[in-house]
Amino acid sequence: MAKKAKEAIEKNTSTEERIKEAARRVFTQKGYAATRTRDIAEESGLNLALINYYFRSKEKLFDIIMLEHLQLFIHSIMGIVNDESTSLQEKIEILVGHYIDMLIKNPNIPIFLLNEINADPKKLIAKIGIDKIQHGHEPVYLMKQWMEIAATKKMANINPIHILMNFVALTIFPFVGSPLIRNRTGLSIEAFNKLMEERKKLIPIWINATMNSALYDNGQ
Amino acid sequence: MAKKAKEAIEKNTSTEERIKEAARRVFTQKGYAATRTRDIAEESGLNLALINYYFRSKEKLFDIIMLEHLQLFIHSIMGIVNDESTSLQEKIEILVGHYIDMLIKNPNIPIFLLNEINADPKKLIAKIGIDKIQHGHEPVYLMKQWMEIAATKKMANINPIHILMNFVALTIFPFVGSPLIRNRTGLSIEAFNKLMEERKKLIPIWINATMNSALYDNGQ
DNA sequence: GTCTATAACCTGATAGAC
DNA sequence: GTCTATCAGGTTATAGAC
Repeated sequence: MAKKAKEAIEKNTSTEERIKEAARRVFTQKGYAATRTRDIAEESGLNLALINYYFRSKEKLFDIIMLEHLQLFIHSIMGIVNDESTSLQEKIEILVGHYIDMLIKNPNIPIFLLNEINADPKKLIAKIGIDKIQHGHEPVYLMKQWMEIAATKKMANINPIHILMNFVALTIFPFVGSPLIRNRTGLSIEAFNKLMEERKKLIPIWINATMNSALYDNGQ
Repeated sequence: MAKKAKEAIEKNTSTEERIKEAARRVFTQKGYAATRTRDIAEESGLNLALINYYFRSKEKLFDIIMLEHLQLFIHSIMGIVNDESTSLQEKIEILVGHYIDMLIKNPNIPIFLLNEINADPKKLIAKIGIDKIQHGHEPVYLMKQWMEIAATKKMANINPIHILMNFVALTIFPFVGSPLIRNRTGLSIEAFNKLMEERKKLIPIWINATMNSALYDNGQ
């Protein structure tokens, strides 16, 4: 026990953590159904039985990974969207930067999450419980700012959900489609990531452009 | 044999076709790994053994469905993108309309395709062969028009791949994220589809706005 | 062509030695 | 805590009756 704890501190990789890291990689890459507990054992360099020893079942281990990923998406931005000292435009810039940095590090989390949610939407809500990925129900300051801007720009004729969809689509979709994009264009990972870095500046400009364009173009 | 053929013509559903239809539904919804041949048999109302009788294996049946879906995405637009009588702006409008109509009918094809491609990118290219989803290598007329526009608008400072990504992202992403979006917003399927119908008009406007915005905003 | 029964294999989980 | 061996249940695919 003492030896184990020491090793864990030194290498920062207890057996439990090594399994979780392996599970993160394999689940995220192949999805729940296509992942065998044997794959995780192999990836971790440990034994099959240890997975059940530490996590009781494949499903319980999966739930832990899933929750982590959801929190990575939600929790990490709470400080940003509730910051009363930044403007809406600044928030958009910061959020795009934050997400693109995270996605360059973890490019296949979005497709993993979207696919698992799609496979069984109810399951996640029932099992994980929305309360675990949400900081209570305090109103988000970003929303307040958004509504103000929308009112002054007379964007009432366009559903704000469109702008939110566009923000998420422009930021996340390239990563979701990355294998296809890279295959069709012949882009290396480095070249692809360079494009994503460019988008940190471009997306806020585009979001702004779409918000303004709706002002006059949509009244035809 | 004669009876079977007659029935197939009358009801347009031979046993083989009934299996394919069931497989389309189940594979598209749950993905390859999570689908059991029993699910397909059940969904088709037929016997388990018939799947292997007609298609030899689960994998071969899957490949057929997969190829169909890929072709649905690629083949169906060849007439549009190579039409020399329409402008680039018109093509964008037609393409957005075409895809949104198709996606309202088949909302979970994109997440299915993207997930399977992500699970094993090499497999698809090796197995399906890119030649089967591409009409040879004739240059696409849309590309020619695009390059002309890009040159006149002096968009040389922005990689055209961004605009292509934006087009695909704005059109397809809402469907990929639909379960999550609908869960968070409480939108019914009908309300969601109504939003998508709105996007048929909005996306071409937005694409135009982003192309123009890059002209002056990106030079800072 | 279609069905039932079953073979052959795979996967998650556990028992028990160390 | 960690490993090997194995069980129990489920899955694909096929054999053989009709």
